[in-house]
Amino acid sequence: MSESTEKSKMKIEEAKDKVIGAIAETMDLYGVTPSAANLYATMYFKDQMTLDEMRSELEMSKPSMSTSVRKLQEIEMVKKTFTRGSRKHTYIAEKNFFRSFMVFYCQMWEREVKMNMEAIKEAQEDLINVIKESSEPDVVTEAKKYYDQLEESKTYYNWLEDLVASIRSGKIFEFLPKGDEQE
Amino acid sequence: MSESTEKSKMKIEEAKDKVIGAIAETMDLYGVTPSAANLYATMYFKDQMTLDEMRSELEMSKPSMSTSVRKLQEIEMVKKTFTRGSRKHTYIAEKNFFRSFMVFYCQMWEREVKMNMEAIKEAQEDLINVIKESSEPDVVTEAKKYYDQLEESKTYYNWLEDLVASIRSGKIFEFLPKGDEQE
DNA sequence: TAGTTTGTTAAAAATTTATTTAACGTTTTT
DNA sequence: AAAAACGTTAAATAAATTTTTAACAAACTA
Repeated sequence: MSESTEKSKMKIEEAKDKVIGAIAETMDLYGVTPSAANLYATMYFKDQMTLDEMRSELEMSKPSMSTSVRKLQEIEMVKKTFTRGSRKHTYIAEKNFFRSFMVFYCQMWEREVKMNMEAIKEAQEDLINVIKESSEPDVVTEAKKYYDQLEESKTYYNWLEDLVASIRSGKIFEFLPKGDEQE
Repeated sequence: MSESTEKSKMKIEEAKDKVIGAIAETMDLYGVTPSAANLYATMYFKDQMTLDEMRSELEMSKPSMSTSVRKLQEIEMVKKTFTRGSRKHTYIAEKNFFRSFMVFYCQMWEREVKMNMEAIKEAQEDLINVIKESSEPDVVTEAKKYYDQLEESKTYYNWLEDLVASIRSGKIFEFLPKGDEQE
């Protein structure tokens, strides 16, 4: 191989590494460990990878790669693929950032809505009982205050649910188009 | 104080605690520590708090409260207020979840866009140089492939920036109204 | 000016999280 | 059927984060 070809290859690697670094660094937002972030970013430039390839590429242990890959599968940033002829499992990175965005945030926001709405519901029931049962005006006033505060907050959770729905259905892209061309 | 009033007060605390627990638990999404999450959730039901009140309420050290409060101020979930007559700093929690949502996600997404767009720009420059300089067809093809992949990904980052803009401007609420009544 | 009060910074301790090594179970190959 | 390959689980280690204690600096009080 010629000297300049060697150099070009290195430049390509350098270019990729810049992007890999940036992706990995911003992936803390997705709640993954630095190694899972590095793994995803690395896979972003690969067609597919096996656990052993990941291990040698990132110079980490196999269980570590196994854990990272599972976490990435959970948020659907990595999928298992069938490769005929190979006993090794092969994985591919989701390269469409729109899909990653949708899956991740919808998952998280839904969890937030579910968890908080349930708590609010229970709390409001308790507060209503206090309002009904108590004869002490100050206590009733306080219970009402909190009840109203919780009622008010439901507006937000309902909105968040609507947001999730509009992302899932793709309706949001009618409001905010993806760009010059279609998907 | 009567026995039943005592009981009612406990019920109110119980109701609040349910919501406090739920809010705190889902706040990992906002990248804060569990104590900062607990602190915010506690403050959500308070008018205002001083560091000493936080310390006694959460039974934690003052520096810990100081750190948590600073973190919460960073993402604008807590603001400092002026209380005349008191030397102690007083803080209030942002109780409008819409505002918290806007500030937090816009901040995060903008960081993501900025960081990745910069890396992409640099990487694409490198790749163009390879394409121009290299005489090895395979290398050129590879460089082109990555260049196109990066170009494609810009669509997403542009969209994310549009999303941020529509949240900041409030335009998103034309598409997804906040609920029955106005803000 | 000396003594408090208040909040922060710095160093140390404690806790949690991430990673590795070792062991295991399953499947495949010979 | 024995050996090898592959992936996961479990226990141990390492690393990072969080929290505390202690020391400090600034602002106020007497």
